[in-house]
Amino acid sequence: MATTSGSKAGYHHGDLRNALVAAAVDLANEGGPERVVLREAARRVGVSPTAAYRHFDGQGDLLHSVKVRGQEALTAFMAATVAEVSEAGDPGETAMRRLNALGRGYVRFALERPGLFRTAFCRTPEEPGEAMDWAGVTPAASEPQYIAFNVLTKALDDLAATGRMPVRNRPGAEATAWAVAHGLALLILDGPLARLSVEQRDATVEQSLATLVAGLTVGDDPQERRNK
Amino acid sequence: MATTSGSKAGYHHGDLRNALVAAAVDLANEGGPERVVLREAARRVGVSPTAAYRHFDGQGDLLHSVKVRGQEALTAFMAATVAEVSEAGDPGETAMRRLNALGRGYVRFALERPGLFRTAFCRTPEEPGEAMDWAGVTPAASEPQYIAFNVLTKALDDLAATGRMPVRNRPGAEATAWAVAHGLALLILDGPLARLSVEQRDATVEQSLATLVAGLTVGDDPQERRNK
DNA sequence: TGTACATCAGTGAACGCGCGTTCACTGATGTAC
DNA sequence: TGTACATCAGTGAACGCGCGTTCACTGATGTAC
Repeated sequence: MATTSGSKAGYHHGDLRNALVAAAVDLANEGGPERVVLREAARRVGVSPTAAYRHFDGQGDLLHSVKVRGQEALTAFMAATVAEVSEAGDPGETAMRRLNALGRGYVRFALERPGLFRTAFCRTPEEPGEAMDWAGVTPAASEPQYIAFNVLTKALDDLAATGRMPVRNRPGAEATAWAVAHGLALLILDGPLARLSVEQRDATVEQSLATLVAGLTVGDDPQERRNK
Repeated sequence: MATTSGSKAGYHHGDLRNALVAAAVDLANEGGPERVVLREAARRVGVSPTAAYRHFDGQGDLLHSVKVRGQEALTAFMAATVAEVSEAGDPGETAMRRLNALGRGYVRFALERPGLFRTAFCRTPEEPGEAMDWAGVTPAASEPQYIAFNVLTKALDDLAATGRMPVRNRPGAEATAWAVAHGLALLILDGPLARLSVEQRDATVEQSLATLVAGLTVGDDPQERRNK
C-alpha cells in the first residue's frame, strides 16, 4: 500500500484504481451512466480490461465509484456556491440568500455537467437507497451528500433561528428545497423545460426558488422576528 | 388500412404495431427505458424481430412510442386524480385543492409505475426536447402532456382569478409546480428520499406541496380577494 | 364468379458489434535470510 | 550485499451473450378484369 499516486511505471501502473475511476468519470461526463463502460475506461488508461478486476468487483462497482464521485462533485460545487454569498446585515437575509445560492448552484451543476449529474442519481441495483433520514436523524459522515446536506440544513436552521421561517415549517424543509432544485434540473435537462431560452430558463429557476423561499417563510411574523 | 384491431390471424397479425407497443410498455413498466428491447417485444408478441421493422423505424422509434404512451398514462392519471376533488364552497379553495391533487397524483403515478414514469422522461437522442413554452405560448394539441398541462394551467388560473394567488406570481407558476412534483418523485424513486418509511414519505409529499401552495399564494390579500 | 397478379406483412437465418467476465499466464516488487 | 521466493499487478486470448439490423424469401390479401 506504499504505492504513491502519480508514480507511473511501465508494467505496474501504480495508481490504477484512481486512474480508472477518473477515466470512468470522464465517460460519465460525456454520456451519463450508460456510457460508464469498464472496457472503455481500461482502454483509455491503456490497460487490459482484466486489470480492472484487481481493483473493482466488476462494472457495477466501478459505476458506483463514479456515482460517489459525482455526488461529491455536486456537493463541492454547492459548497463553493454558497461560500460566495456575501454576508448581509441581517442574518435572516443572509440565510435566505444562502438557500437561494444552494438552489442555483445545484441547477447550475446539473446544466454544466449533465452526464455526471445523471450518474450521481442513477439507479444502481445493489443499493436500494443509500439515503438520509429527514426525521431528525443526522446522516453518517460517510454519506457522499454529507456536506451538501449539512450546508442545506445549516441554511434552514438559520432561517428558523432568525425567525424568518416559522418553526412549524422547519421539519422536512430539506426535502422540499431539494425537490425544487432537483425537479428544475431534470425538467431542464430532459423534460418540458428543455426548450426554454437561456433567459427564460434563468428566470424560471429564480422564480421557482423565490416561490420556495416564500413558501418556507410564510407566516413570518416581523413582531416575533424582532424579539429574536 | 382496413385491418381492424382485435382480429387475430395466424400469419398476418392484424394489429401488430399496437401489440408491439403494448409489449414494450410492459417492458418499460418492468425495468424502465433500458429494458425496452425490440427483440424482446417481438418475442412476447410471438413474432420475428424483423416484423417490427414493418411498423417502426427501429428500436429508437419503438422507445419513443412507449415514451409517448407513458406521458399519456401520467396525464390520464393526473386528470383522474384531479377529477376526484370535490367542489369546495369557495372556488379559491377548490383551486388550491386541485393543485394539491395534481401534485399528489403525479408522485403517486411515479411510485406505482416507476419504470413507465422513468421512460416517460427518458432521454431520446432524436428529440432534443419536445417541450412546451411557459412564456404564454400554448403547446400544440399534439403534445403528449397536453392535457396535464391544461389541467395544471387551469388550476393556476383559477388560483389567480379568485385572488388567492397574486397576479405577479402567475407567470411561470407551472414550472415551479411541476418541478416540485417531479423532484419529489425522483428523489423518492432514486434519491435520498428512497429510504423513508411510507408515513414519512407521504408526510414529506404533503408538506412540500403545502409549501408550494403557500409560496404561490403568498401576498394573498383577503381584502382584494373579497373584491373579486 | 373466377382467376392473375401486385402488394402487403410476415419468416428465418445471419451479420457484426461491444459488452462483462474468466482463464491460465508472466513480469515486477519487496521481503526473509 | 546478495539471493530465493512469495506475492502482487498486470497481460492476452477467449467465452458467451443479447442486442439492433439486414438479407433474400414466402405466405396471405385484395383488387382488376
